[in-house]
Amino acid sequence: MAIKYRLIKESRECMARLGVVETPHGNFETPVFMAVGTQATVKTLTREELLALGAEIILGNTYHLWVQPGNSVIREAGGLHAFMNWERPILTDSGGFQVFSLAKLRDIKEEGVRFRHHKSGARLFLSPEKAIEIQNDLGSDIMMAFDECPPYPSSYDYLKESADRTLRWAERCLKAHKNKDRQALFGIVQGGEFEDLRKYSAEELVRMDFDGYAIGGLSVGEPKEIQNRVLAFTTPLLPKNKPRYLMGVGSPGMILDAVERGVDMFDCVLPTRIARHGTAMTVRGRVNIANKEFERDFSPLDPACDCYTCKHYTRAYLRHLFKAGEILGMRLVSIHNIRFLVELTENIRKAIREDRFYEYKEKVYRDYGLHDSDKDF
RNA sequence: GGUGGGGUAGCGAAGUGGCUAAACGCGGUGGACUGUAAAUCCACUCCCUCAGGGUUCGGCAGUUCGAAUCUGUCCCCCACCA
Repeated sequence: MAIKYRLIKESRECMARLGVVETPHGNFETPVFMAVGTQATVKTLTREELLALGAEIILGNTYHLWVQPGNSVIREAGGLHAFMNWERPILTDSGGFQVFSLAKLRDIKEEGVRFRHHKSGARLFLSPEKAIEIQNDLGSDIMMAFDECPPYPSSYDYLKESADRTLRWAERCLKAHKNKDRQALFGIVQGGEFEDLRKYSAEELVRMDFDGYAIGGLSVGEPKEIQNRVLAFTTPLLPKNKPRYLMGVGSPGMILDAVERGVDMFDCVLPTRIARHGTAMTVRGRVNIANKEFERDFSPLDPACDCYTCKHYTRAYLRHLFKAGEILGMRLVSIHNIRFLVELTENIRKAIREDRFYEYKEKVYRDYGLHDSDKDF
């Protein structure tokens, strides 16, 4: 087995749990937030900056790296770790999300998915076997099964058909996987908002015995209550001795809600994307740092934060960088936002260890001025 | 002093009789972003207010049912020539 999950502690208050995932490139503690580095880079940041802010595991993407520079280039470089100079764990997504996000450019068939390259328009074909082959070349510590991420809302019939196909694809992924001692493979539970479909999907995947299980098809525009409801009835279907990964979630409120319901791993482009667009996550909620109110605000972005940006620069300076279109602004806020979520998970782990998860969750909600009904955070 | 070109919203720049409160770009002000087609996208940006109304296209005076657009005159800017 390429990875091993050690359950350290289960919360006495809820389904939250503390664990360690051991991988060929080192261990990481869970719950964990993983920064997204789609194209073999967490956009704008260097390895040193990621290490300094406490990133333990990052993502790469099968579709993007296949298309550019090509998986053979990365294989020749010695794998993705060597290619991008990141010696810690890497998880690669399978291209399943592109089945969703490139909806206008693709066609789903049983055999696989036809894409038009989002830049060149070239015809491409991605299948479970191909996605595994590419990920084998990338050499990630954790590979994801090739799935379909259906949009919200979708009909019951379509979700059933899609979840069924994703199960057949999961089986094919397992069969195609040739590097089982070096790379783990996670299955992805689908089924939309429907309990019977999620149950069916989860049970079939568990029967196939993956190294870990992801919950997919969430955070695609559904109300927060649906997401929480799906998590509440899905995580109990997953084995306790394997990690559980909620794909695509990265707002503080949603992470807390999901940890409470037994999720261990998260990834999201949110912190880095909104950073490049001038929005910072702070203890008091989101801050659009380019706003005029910060023109002469010479205090740190987030006084409570220990990141490089908050220790060295002011809000007025960050606003100036964004107004002037300077790249450094995007970098500094990206550092802060990732650090913010990494620190959140550090605090969550501490809270679980001390059996005061709810106390911590309520504090975060209160400081943000959030309520359970809020769509965001 | 002469000849030619020109003065349109914060800036640049279209528009040369009614469809024009006036394209478009920049700038400005907000907002969005959740397994990255994203240093992107959306909204507003003459004034007052929700629908509606009120003032505009260097100034003034005209022509016309109607003028940013035509005429006269004045002011200013640019280029070249003396």
